[in-house]
Amino acid sequence: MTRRLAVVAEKVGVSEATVSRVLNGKPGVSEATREAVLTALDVLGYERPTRLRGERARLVGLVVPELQNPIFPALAEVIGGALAQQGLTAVLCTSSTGLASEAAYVDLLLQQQVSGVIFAGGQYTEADAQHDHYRLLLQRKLPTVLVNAAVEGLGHPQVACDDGAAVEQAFGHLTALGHERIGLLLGPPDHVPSQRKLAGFAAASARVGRAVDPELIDNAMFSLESGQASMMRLLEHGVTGVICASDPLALGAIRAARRRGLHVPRDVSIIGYDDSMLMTCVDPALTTIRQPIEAMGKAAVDLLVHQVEGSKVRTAELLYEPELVVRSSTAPVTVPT
Amino acid sequence: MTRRLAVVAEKVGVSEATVSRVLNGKPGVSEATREAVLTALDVLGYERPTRLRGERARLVGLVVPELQNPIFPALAEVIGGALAQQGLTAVLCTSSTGLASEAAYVDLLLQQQVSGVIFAGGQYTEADAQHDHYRLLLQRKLPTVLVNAAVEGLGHPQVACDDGAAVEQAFGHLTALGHERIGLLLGPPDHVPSQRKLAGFAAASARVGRAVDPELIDNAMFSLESGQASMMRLLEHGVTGVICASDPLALGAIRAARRRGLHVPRDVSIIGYDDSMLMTCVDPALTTIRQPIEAMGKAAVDLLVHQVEGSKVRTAELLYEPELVVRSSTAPVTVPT
DNA sequence: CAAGCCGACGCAAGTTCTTGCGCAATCATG
DNA sequence: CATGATTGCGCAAGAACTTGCGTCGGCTTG
Repeated sequence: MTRRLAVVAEKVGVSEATVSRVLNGKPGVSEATREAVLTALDVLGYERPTRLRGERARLVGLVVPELQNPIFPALAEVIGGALAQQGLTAVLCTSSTGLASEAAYVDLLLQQQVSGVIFAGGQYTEADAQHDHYRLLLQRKLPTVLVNAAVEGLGHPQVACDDGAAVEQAFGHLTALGHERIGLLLGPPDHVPSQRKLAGFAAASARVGRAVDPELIDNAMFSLESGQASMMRLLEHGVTGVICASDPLALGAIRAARRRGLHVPRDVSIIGYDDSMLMTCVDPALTTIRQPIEAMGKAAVDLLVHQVEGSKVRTAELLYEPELVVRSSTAPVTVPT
Repeated sequence: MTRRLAVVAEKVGVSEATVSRVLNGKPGVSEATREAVLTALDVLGYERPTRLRGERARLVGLVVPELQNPIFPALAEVIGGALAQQGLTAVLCTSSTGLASEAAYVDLLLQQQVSGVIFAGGQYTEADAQHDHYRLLLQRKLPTVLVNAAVEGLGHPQVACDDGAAVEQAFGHLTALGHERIGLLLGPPDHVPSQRKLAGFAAASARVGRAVDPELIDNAMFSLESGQASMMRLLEHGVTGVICASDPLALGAIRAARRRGLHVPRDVSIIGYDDSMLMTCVDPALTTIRQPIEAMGKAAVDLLVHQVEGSKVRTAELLYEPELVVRSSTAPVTVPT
């Protein structure tokens, strides 16, 4: 073997004991000596133990499923900024890109000794997906925060937008405009935020004394194209207004309506979800439900920082109130002529 | 102390010797046992020695300036995917967010022992910015690739889109539509891609025997709002067509035109740059110049992988050909009535 | 100036990790 | 079925690392 300690000790002119103390961050070594030892380490090409790098750049993993849906870059930017203010640095991991799975990223982040992990949408929102890596994080006591509705029993603090209330608002808006056949375009069936939206939809329907017609509910994936396909089906069932679970889905819905020769909002009203970037620029400007991502992002970072600093935080979900932003993709229902 | 070996050995049911061999990558251990030991190590929360991470999770830093402009998430997604196919994992760093500067990220990435760094827009595109950290990477011989036009003399391989040719195409398109007062809405004056666009603009102007009127050129920052402000000035000088250096700038320009009561494209034609996501959905669908980001991203990853594998790569710039995508934000110039 | 204190460090015992060697199990072969 | 090769692993010696304790020198204090 190489007898690192011995070599370094000789180079610096101290005992092995002193080198050992430096390498382990133990007290009882003068700052000058510590410097000298570390320098010698670098010069001799040895790797410093991770501990000595740790404090310098406190990393936080930020796991998002994709970057196609503009809500994720937006959230990433808010969270990244908030972390930076706390002296933390975000490492953004896109889990559904290519081959790297969420679990693989968690492994990676653990290896990189991150101070914590923030998930913004991911497998914890899907009931049927793997959740083992969330338990691993719990075991390791690594600070973790989940943004957006999660399956139950994961034991991590959560920040989410009140999906149910959001859909109720949207439903109310469409009802006020005279719509009666209101469709709901959701994500996958096991997607918790979608389930909550469905619950909100059912509640709102009940309130106006209407039963939920399952033909007016459709599940899609998360892409615009998938939204377009689902919307085609909804249109066949005569919807005049549709609430979508994301902005890309809403844009897909608009496209589907147009393919069918329908005008938005004259023939069909469409409501998005998230109020992501540029939704004022699309045609027609999208009526959508704004998640307070600024506040949510900051709250997530707060929750994380508290954990990093050692306080226990409640794992109860922090629910944020959404806000309906009315633009031009919704209009009063037209009387069939 | 904790007697890691002993604890792990007991947990797995092997001797300390075997655990030691696993931890040091020594032969003489079956693959199954090796797996078991590593798993136990993770479960018990011990850190794997760097050697064992090296191969498994080869990290590549991916530095982008922001996530607001959709081109960057898009590029990040392409590059991330291409890296994943090579068994590399992207760590996305957003440099202009909050306090973490590009140099700080480079430090960080060096400490994290990344295999390489890909920059996608950043300080190397700005002549007046700090470039020391690029030299540091060169010194350390860390594989590095720059995407997009860079200042000269950095010594790293580069992949870029032919900004000059792009503007010439756009200029040709507007000219063919009868526009004569064509404006150019650029990024900051020291921004190399913008300088190249200006050069292309000048060349195209010369070709049709027109001098460049400096009043028709304006510099903005990178945001939509900034584009809107600059466009206001351009409109005062009577432009009927404007070529913008990014899609957000173009959307800002559209907004400015509307504020002025002008219709796009009837009164003003506007051309964007990048063809980012959703540009088919905006109003009017944006005529824009598509960068082949798929090809560019893959090329960047190729260049990086070659370096990682030890081959020398040419530092000459790989220039990609852009493609004009004509949609609805450009139209023949209207004869003043 | 003696006395006391304290930080920095080395000594060496103690602990933990590494590795040469050999045994046992498995497998291919004559 | 015996034989030898090969592989996986434990044993235990010893190498490498850690740490309690004591020493030394400098500094403060009475």
